[in-house]
Amino acid sequence: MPELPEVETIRRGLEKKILGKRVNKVEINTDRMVKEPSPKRFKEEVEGKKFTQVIRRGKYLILGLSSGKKIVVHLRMTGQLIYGNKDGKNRVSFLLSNSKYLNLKDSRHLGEIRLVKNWERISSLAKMGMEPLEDSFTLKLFGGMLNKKKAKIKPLLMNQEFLAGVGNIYAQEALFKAGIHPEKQAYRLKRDQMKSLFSEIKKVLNRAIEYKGTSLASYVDADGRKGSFHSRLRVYGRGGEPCVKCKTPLKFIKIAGRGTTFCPKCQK
DNA sequence: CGGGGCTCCTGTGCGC
DNA sequence: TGCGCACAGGAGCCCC
Repeated sequence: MPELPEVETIRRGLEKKILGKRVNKVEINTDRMVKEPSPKRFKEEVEGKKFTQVIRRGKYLILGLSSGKKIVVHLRMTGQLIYGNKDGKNRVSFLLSNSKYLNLKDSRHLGEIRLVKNWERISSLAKMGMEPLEDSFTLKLFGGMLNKKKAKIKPLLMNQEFLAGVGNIYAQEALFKAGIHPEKQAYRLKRDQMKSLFSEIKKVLNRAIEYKGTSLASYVDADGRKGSFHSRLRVYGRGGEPCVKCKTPLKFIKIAGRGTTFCPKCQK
């Protein structure tokens, strides 16, 4: 479900709502989503602590607690983290000191939640690539990264060890904007294509954050509201429709098992 | 190293 | 209308 812009939108919402609030009670209804420690210890160690920070790294949310430990959440495909009232379908819910709830929902329960001392040591986070919206992510670095890779550009962009937070929607959108074929091998990109892709990645992610994310099926922000970037999508979910630039029907193919839509004329 | 296939799950939408 | 199948925004694993 959520990629960087959706997770960032949730982060911003949560920061306003839960910072400084204490967790009075934790209720765990789906044990398997709590990866560490045991559900029992998770509950014991979180109850009574205050939320002190809300960080995003890639598609992960990291909720700092007054004990120094962090709750680390990955929403995967259908996870939602919503601040509000109690309702029946929560995998995990936190009753806060103001009598509101922070509810983790997830119809497919592929999501993960854990309590750790050092989030940087979780292996997927330890290996995670650069944050595309940070100033430290430069064209020079990006070019160097691309030149080392023979992989197809689209799955490469989605590889979290290569770049943090880009998923199936925004990889396709950025490649369309940059006019690059999703199966092009990374090291074969021309200098100007690298430059264009670099700026389109930043642009599409920033724009999607402005629109509070893309809501296709289940994504909602921390207040349970849908994002509106859906209307701005140019290729994702538009297979067969005319390209907005040249009217050629958009093509839908599978690359590394993931659905991919692109314009066969505009993207080379 | 790259990539294909499978897995974890449930919900939805499509074609017959 | 009903049924079965393909597919879904993610990502780890095994295998070649």
